[in-house]
Parts: sequence; structure tokens; C-alpha cells
Amino acid sequence: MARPRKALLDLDRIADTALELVDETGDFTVPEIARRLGVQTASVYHHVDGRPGIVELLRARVGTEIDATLLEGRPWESALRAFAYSYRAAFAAHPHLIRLLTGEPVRAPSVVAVYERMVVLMEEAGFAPEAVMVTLTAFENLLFGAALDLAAPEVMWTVPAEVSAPRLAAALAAQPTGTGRADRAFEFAINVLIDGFSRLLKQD
Amino acid sequence: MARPRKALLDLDRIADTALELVDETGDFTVPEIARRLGVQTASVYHHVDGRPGIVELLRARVGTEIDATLLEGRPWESALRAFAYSYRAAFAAHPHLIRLLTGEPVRAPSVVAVYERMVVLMEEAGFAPEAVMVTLTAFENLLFGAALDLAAPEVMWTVPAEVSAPRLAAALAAQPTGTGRADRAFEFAINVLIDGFSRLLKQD
DNA sequence: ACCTGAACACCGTTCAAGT
DNA sequence: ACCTGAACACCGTTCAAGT
Repeated sequence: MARPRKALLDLDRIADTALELVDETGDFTVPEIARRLGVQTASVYHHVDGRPGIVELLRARVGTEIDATLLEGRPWESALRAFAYSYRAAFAAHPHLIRLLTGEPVRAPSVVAVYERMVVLMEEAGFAPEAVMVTLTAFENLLFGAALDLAAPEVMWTVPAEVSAPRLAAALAAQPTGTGRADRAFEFAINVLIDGFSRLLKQD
Repeated sequence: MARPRKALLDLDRIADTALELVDETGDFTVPEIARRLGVQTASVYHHVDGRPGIVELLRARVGTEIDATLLEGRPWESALRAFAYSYRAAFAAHPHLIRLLTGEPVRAPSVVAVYERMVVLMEEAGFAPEAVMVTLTAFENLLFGAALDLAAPEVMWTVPAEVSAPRLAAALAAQPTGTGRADRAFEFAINVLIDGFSRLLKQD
């Protein structure tokens, strides 16, 4: 049964399975992908450039879930905010994914295109040339940190019994119910950051 | 030569070597630590609770490099800012370390103590109980994202030749020399965030 | 071109045996 | 208590062989 008439494997099936494993266990393994697809481990290597190639597949996958068109046709504040929410939503759907993607630099053309668009947006808004990368990097730092926060279990924010931290415990208890700590923090941080960009713009 | 009169291994030597490897290669391996220390792999397991135990050692190590006393004896804005710089400096010294530490929740008593202190600081400054965790989470998100940014090679910010991104290239070229993109972005973001906290405080 | 089966180097972990 | 030597399961990767 070498070389079936219809291919058993393709990039989509590999990416789907890898993402399944990441969602279920926090990581993926080439042999485990092969097992789930009922195929030999070596077969996967005929479609993909090793494990790093599969990571790139996942990077592309999450990239398609982020809606870059949100950057178009609206004021820059609204554009950045909408993009930020879309970005975070993509990682909220796969909380463990961000950890796998922090390894390698972002060089995919589609990602570079998004940055290019953001630069144009900020320039048209009137930001000074030296200010553009500073604001976009600050923006990206927050997006990264917020994405990582999604992978942090809420357990992380319960005070261990053996430690005395009464005010922390009280602050945690004082959180409004409904939307979580992480959601509110993200919303607040994005607002603050964009307000900060605004004031930088006006002071120029 | 089983059981020498003077122990060949101890936690400090294991942590030192692991950190060396992380700095040099971006990761560590139990056998590689053993090789560097001229010892069998199995020996390491007599001192440490497996690979995760070594990660905890590294977490503790970076924890000691962050100066939590900076939170004491000054206004909250200055305290948060100083702590943020100390935090980032600790990871700047070991840029690859942050990736290893994002896996497990922070439950070390010393870390909880820092959060407890921050909560008290914010409460004494007059922040509403519901606002405290929101601001601290936003603060932490930025610290995490900024630490990850330190591991991103500047190469990440050079436009690939095959992609057309003229404005991005120009914005990168417009950056002031001297301190890098990452440093300026961090400084800016921290200022903006703390200003935002300030305004939240006044509007209460 | 696509899959199999076998192989190799390497990692994380355990355990009995020695002092 | 601390180290060795050997063992095991598992992973990433390669390659000749088959259709």
C-alpha cells in the first residue's frame, strides 16, 4: 500500500491535526499527528519541512483568522482597536498556540503586509516618522502579552493557601463577575494605549 | 566512584549550567547539563524534580534578579515604573529565558508576595477595589510582551527583499539610532500605561 | 509523487547497584 | 545521601524500497 491513488495526507489535514493536539494537550508531536491520521510518521515529512514546517503551518492558520481588513476604511484609532480585538480573538480560540509561535521571527509576506498597512495608517494619521515604529512596537507588545495571558489558567490568580496575601485575595474577589479579569484588562490596556498614541499625535 | 566525599552537584551549579545553555542555545537539556558538569545524566535527578524542576530553578533565579524593594518608599507611579524597568532588565540579560517560563503558572510565594505588595500600593494610591486587578493585569501583559520582544532578533524587523513594504522600510530607517526600537517602545508604553492609570484614578 | 518499514541519534526518566 | 551504568519509552529525522 505504498502510494495510494488518492493522497492520504495534505497540508490542511496535517495543520488541522496539529492544531487539535495543541488545543487538547498544549503541544503537538509529529508521530502523534501521524497516528491520528492513520499513517506512518515518515509520511508526514513528504509534505512538510519537519516540525518547524508544521509550526509555520499553524502560524499561517492563525494568520488567516486575524482579519486584517479591519484596518481599512476607518479612523486609525478604530482601526487599531478592531485589529487588536480580532488578533486577540484568534488566540483566544487556541490559547496554547501563542507559545509555539514566539520562537521564530515573523517573516511571512502576509504578516509583513499587515505591518506595512499599519505604518501607512499611522503616517496618514500624522504620526512623525520616528514615532511610527515606537507606537507599533508598543502595540504589538501588548498584543503578545495579552495573548499569553489567555493561556494562563485562572488558577494562577488564586492565592495559594500557604501564602498570606490578604489584599491580593481581596482584589481578586472584588473583580466584577461576568467577563473575566483578562478581558477587562485587555480592553482597558488597549484604550489606554490608543489614548496615549492620540496625545502623542496632538503634542507633535 | 559512587558517592564522592564532596558532592559533585548542587542546585546552584545545575541552575548556572542550565542558564548558560539557555543563553547560548535558547534551551537546555538534562543530558547536556550533565555533560558540562562531568557527571551522569541520572545524577541530576537526585537533586532536582526532573526537567520541570530545573525550569523552576530558573524561574527562581530570575526572580532574585528583579528588585522588588523598588516598590517601597516612593509614589506608586515611580514604584511601578522602577519595578517595570528592573523586571525588563532581568530578562534582557537572558532574552531566551522568558519563553521557558511562560508555561507554568506563577505560584512561588516570593512572586505572590510581589503581587500582594502591588495591590497594597494601588489601594493606598486610591484605586477602587474593582480597578486594582485590571490595572495590574494590564501592567503585567505589557511586561510579558516586552520581555518576549527582547528575544526577537532585530532581523525580524528588516523587510524581506522579496516583499514590497516601502513605508515599513522607511519607518524602520527613521528610527533614531542609539537605544533600540525595543527600548524606546518599552519606555513609551510604560509611560502611557502609568498615565492611563493616573487618569483612571482621578476620574473615580 | 507518496507511503512504508527500518534505522539512528537524542531526550526524559527510572532503578538497581555501589559507596 | 549521592553517583554510576544500564535500561525504556518516545521524539525528530533520514533513507532505501515499493507503487
